[in-house]
Amino acid sequence: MRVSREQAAENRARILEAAARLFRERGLHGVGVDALGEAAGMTHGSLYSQFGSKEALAAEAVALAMAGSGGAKLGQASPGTGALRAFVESYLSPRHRDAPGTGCPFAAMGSEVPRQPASVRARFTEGLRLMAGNVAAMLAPASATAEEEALAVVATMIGAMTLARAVDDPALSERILEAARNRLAASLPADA
Amino acid sequence: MRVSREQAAENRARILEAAARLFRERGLHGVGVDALGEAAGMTHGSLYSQFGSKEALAAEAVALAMAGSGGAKLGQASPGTGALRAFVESYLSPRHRDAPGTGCPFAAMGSEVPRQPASVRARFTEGLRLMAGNVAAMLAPASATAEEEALAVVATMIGAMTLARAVDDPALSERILEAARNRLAASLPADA
DNA sequence: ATTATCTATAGATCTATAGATAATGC
DNA sequence: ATTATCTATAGATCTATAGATAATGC
Repeated sequence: MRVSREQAAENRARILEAAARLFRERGLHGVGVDALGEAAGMTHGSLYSQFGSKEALAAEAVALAMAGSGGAKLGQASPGTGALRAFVESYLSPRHRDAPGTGCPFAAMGSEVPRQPASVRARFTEGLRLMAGNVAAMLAPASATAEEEALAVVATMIGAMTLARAVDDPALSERILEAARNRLAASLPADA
Repeated sequence: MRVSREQAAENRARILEAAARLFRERGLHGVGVDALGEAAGMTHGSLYSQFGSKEALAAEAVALAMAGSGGAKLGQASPGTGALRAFVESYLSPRHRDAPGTGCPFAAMGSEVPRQPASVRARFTEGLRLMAGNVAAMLAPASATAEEEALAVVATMIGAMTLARAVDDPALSERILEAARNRLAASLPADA
């Protein structure tokens, strides 16, 4: 049964939303096309009509997840308003740790990325550039060292969240987040 | 055909060596028991004789990978000899980035760990405790803040390596490693 | 007698495609 | 006429197990 052009576009968006969440919750390799279709209320055959392959769907879902992350939204804030500090605190929170499906794609899928097809890796790389660029802009606009500092800040955040989710001891998980928060708070400008 | 007790122990060790490498190269979810058996020169049926399940094999393989990593070996060095700085430089090198099969298990599989069974997560947690403890011991023996500093250092290292392997642009990959190296070099004691 | 290994297979799951269906959009 | 969706299925792969084989170790 065919649906309206409008309905098809809605279905496509619903598939991507579900995929962006499921891939972060279960990993890129841990979700099959049947689960993706079911989560969007369709059969997996429809996914192939809409996207042609799991790879193409994954690339779009990663792009969507990246665009909706806090690192991308940071670009809308103004320097000198403490927005970077707020972002770091939010990123390194238990709330973020316990909600991987709506959180940072790198923390959720980072170690799977090197084994992904080129189209998927490209979306991750694009997302990292945007996030690091936004952090750099909050540190010191147009500074030569800001880019390098931003990359180190982002690496610390993503590494800490990956570890905080990996360990099976809640107390250790909290200490990892706290250690990263303290380290970054000490190194960032007061109004960043 | 049965083999000697000695030969069986050798076979077991060979399976674990192959598994420790393959899991890091392809991910815990990306290697099947058939590939593990073949890499060790056996059929997959033998793996079930030796380990009982893929999970049990994975737990032992992760423990082996952790024990052989630089973070575990750091425990043999003496504080004040620059061993920590040397470890950080080695960890954040292109050589390490380009050899995931023999490198840090967290950088290779970190984002898969939250979805692993308890026995596997336990081995990862144990490995992280050892690594962070060794780093703390090199920073300041028996210091209250050393543990926290060590966790931040380790998070930065693992996050940077994860990102350096994820991105598809070699120049960006180098800048990530360099940013983490510079950041850590500036924050570590001169003789650590 | 024990047991490490192999053979064969079960049953589930995975990606993908071919062809039918039926409503849309011209 | 076009096309979004569904049904059915192919072919591969995955984890696991049952039972046979044959050499070891008592």
